[in-house]
Amino acid sequence: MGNNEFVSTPQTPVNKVIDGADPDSKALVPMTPVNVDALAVVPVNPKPKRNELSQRRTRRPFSVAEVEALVAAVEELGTGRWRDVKLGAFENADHRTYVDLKDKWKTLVHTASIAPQQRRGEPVPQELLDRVLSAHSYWSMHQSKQHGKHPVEPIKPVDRPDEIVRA
DNA sequence: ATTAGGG
DNA sequence: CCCTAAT
Repeated sequence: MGNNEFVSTPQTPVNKVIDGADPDSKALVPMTPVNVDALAVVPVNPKPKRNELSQRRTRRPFSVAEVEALVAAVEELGTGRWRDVKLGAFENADHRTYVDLKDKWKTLVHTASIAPQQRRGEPVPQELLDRVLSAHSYWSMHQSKQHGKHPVEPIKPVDRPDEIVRA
């Protein structure tokens, strides 16, 4: 959808310019010539920004099940296609936007890097945190070059993250 | 509309 | 979670 919506006002057939330089002008203040057409089209809906009035979304801690889905999705799609991760694993989770998923991955990588004692909320299974770090390092190297128009790539086995190295 | 990172 | 510069 286009975010640039405009509204056009009826064109002025005769007076295209309102000139204040009129000798017979009774204007108290000199008026600079102004082109009416320039004001004919004014942008409406500048940008539905979020002012300090709008309330921010209520917090919604990710469940372990959600983390599992997120990790699985990133393991095969990488960390540069949150749109696809959203569509592929959170299709019907209206409160989870692809930005939310991207943010969650960021916190997960951090969580996996700190001591269990400083983590908060329902503990995330170490097994998942291991996969997070594994996928994180994996996709750090295989920086997918161009984001060509892929129809949600058919998962290439060779591109999947390696299992945790534990001899 | 998405991506990518800092706030 | 939010904000937003770049794409």
